[in-house]
Amino acid sequence: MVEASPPAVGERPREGAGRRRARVVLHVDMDAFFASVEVLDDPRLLGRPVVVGGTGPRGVVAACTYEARVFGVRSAMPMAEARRRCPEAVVLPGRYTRYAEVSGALHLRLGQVTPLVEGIGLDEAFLDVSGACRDTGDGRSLAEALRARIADDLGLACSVGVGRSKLVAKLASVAAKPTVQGAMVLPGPGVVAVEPEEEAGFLRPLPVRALWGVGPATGRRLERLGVRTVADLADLPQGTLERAVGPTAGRLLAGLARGEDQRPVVADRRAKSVGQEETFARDLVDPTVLHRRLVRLVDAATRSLRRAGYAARTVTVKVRFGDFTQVTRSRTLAEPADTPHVLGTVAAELLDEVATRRGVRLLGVSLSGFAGADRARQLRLSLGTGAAERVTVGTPPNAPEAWSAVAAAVDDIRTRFGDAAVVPATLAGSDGGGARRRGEAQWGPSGDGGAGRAEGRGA
DNA sequence: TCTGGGGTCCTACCTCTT
DNA sequence: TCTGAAGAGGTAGGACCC
Repeated sequence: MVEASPPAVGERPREGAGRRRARVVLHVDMDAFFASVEVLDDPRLLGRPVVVGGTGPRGVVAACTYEARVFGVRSAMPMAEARRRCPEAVVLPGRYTRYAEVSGALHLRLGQVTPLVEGIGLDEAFLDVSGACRDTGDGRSLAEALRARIADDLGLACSVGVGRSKLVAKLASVAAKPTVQGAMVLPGPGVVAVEPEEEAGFLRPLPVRALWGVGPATGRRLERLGVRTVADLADLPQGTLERAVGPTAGRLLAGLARGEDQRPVVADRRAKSVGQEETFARDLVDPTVLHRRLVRLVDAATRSLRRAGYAARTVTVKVRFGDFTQVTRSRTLAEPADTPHVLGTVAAELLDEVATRRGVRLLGVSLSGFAGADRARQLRLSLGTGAAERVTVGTPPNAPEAWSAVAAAVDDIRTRFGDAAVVPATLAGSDGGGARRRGEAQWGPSGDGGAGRAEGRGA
């Protein structure tokens, strides 16, 4: 934490004083990111209510322009509800790869400000600019320059919060955003900087739900204690809070309510799990169909795994039923693996442990317990390089090495000829629909049949 | 007409080992 | 040899985030 009498943000450190400077953290958050990219690529949409998300019966809103928010449309809202509230909205299915491309261009610019950039999803990031401030000025002017550069280079608007912690920077960026009042969209300030001495005055009036870690469930629990604002929370005895939400969350929340947040900006956060899941347009019952879907999910998940250079020990299968209840089944292997053959066999056994007769709404596969990249590399090196040559004479056809070589060869072919060039045999020619790509059906099954088409109930 | 997808973290409970 | 405590690791579920 900053010592008493810290130098003001942007002030040069006192010579020989040996004091630590206040940290300066920026939170950059793109405004209505996916929808703004759509408007950027098709200027005819400018000024119109644009909604991006799943277009099928079970789709949800991923993003919408402020013109759509005037009608009460919000992200995570069922698309059917969004259409009802705003019938004139332009509804678009979303283009994950395009957004990822723009996100890459954004992060390139952020990385030119400081190497300490922690990306959160595609459209926001924390930057620790304590060092940059020392050289180029205070946090606010840095934030304003960055915001102008993003607008000039990418043609997109963002909001930037400045504070001495992630908590304050994040909440400041929210305060910097445009707002909707009645039928009007009011432009936000774009940049909000909260100086350390202003923190209490900034935080205390905010609703407690604004704090990181307070979702609907914790919000309800706090409400029962009469806690509605950050000030209420800060004034609550910590013991009462810990009894209500548990000791870990209680300690964390009590600190956040007082503005205490020492979480560092972590530049290279490594994934701890990768997964794929799919909501079906209609609940599936037929075990054969479910297993075919599982093959497709495992194929995609293991591809992400190999691309990241990992091998996984734990396989988790998630099943959500029509009534939204959900079960998970997981198993940890003695040795890490990265092939659809090994991990898919385990996933299939786990699926068999679940009674699916009442209808499955969503099926998912997650891989975790990663061995370091070294272990994955060992698996690879044991096979040599050059996928096509890896199945060497004398390798038993069912040996893990052989399957690993097959997986690597498939990766090579897909890299050269596209995802559809090779599909698991069980999916070939089926209505399972070939290889699944990351970002496909990202916000629910599409409305055109495709990945989420209803299949063989009780066949 | 309800409620996506890809993640992280925490908690409780269980089993196994020491 | 038996028993209980403690810790580690696995499993399942829930809450939360964007």
